[in-house]
Amino acid sequence: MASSVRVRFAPSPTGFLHIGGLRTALYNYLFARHHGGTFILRIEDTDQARFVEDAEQDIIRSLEWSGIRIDEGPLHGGNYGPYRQSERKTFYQKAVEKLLAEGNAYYAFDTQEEIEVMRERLKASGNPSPAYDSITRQSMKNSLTLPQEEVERRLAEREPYVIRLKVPRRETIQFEDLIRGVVTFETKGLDDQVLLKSDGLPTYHLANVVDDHEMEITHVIRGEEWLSSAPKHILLYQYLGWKPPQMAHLPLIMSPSGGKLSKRKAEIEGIPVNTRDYIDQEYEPEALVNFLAYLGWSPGDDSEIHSLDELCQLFTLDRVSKGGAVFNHKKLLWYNEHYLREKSDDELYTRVLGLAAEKQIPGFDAEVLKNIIPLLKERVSKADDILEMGGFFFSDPEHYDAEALKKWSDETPDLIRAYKAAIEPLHEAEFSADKLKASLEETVAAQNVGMGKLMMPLRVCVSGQGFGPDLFPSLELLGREKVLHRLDLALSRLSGPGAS
RNA sequence: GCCGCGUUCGUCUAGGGGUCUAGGACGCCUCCCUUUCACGGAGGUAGCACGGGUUCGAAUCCCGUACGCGGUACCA
Repeated sequence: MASSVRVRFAPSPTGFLHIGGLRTALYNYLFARHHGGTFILRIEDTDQARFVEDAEQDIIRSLEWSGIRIDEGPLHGGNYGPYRQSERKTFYQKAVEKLLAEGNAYYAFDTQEEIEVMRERLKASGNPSPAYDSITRQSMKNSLTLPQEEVERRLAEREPYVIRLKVPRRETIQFEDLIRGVVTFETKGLDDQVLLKSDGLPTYHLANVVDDHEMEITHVIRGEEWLSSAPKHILLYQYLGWKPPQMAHLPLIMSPSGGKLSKRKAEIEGIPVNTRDYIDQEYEPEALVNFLAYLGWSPGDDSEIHSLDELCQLFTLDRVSKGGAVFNHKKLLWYNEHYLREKSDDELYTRVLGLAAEKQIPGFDAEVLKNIIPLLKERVSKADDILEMGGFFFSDPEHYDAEALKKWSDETPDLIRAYKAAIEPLHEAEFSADKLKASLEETVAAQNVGMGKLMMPLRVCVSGQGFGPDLFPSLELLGREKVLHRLDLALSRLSGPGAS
């Protein structure tokens, strides 16, 4: 191969890493690995107003948690640094000088207010989306309209200015997107994009093009929200005399209610939106990765489960779909359950033990936890559910699930009492699942009722819930004393006149 | 509004002119297993946005319409 693949994930450090950002990173990573290429992290910190101090760290941690290994980046070294845009100003300056010298960019001195006035004026005369473009720039204050001396005077007096791209009036820009095919734009629809802001920092468009070129990026794989600005980038490559990289614009991840999965929408719909949330909520990284990979891509066969390594093998851009993909939380949970069950009891025990320490579980006992892991692993969605569902192993139930109590009838208390009488004579050592089950069978036979009449109420008395781990092993684990106590407790709470 | 992109079961998708009476997965429903809760297993439910072409033949190609989404900032 003439030149090896180099791709980058280029987030802005404006907050926690968004789940959509993680998928973009993942696709870049899979593509790089598939081709034996290089995966680069570049921090696009050109917006000082939105800069968040800890964001970079969160991004890196989130990627690491997901299993994505960074080959080059601010903390990972590489021969194309620095990897933060705020540290690359000279590159941008050089590019701007060339654009200026060749008449493809110009100084603009208009204040925000003046631009606003222009927009209002144009709106009033029927232009719904006024832009600073090849037409309107003629009536603004810039190096195209001002006399040379005045431009120099303003610059000498350090008047604030921006550098704008001089977009040609009538040109057709075409490029081939690896996912969408040929995309065509007319330059008349483009505005004279600001390239260098008055604070001296570049905008995304300039920085992106310059860095992708300097870092020898071969493929730009990014979200569809960038498709509309791609022609501006093509123009820049052209003016700078550079060969543009291949482009691939990914379909967006959508909210179940429609529209881009924004922080706000996701919160309303109960979908965690930051990778951080998934880490904190004890999701399995393999599950998130597998799920995200399939959100907008598929290998083309009927397979659903793949490790990160397998995904690297399978991933190709031509199998990425074009339409937006709605985030399906239940499917994620399904993936999570799958990977959870693949974990060994020991590994889970260690994980959940750590969690329990943070959560302050009343009556917590590590030995008990160890015993209940195998009982609960098969019936929870997430690792931390184990503590929730198994909470009754540590302390008496506080209340009884209303749904489960629907099966509670007038004869239930007597059945419970009968069962209690049957197991009370058992010694602690005899308090085994087998014996407890046998006792229950005898009890229902003697009372001439079905087993179900007793099992569910028993479960409720002991755990407060209508669902949960296998009943008899649970009773055994709980032990004689606690079981008898809880039966009494439930009887007094549920069979009295004020029972609920 | 304008520009761009998109549209196969509720959702993620397979499908790239005949093999599609459209396949898989999640969800949901039923049954089996379990006289419990689950896991697991077996079934079922449900879809080519619409209208025109092209063609012997269209989910697949073309055009239009509708709808959705993105962009339209000195934010990325």
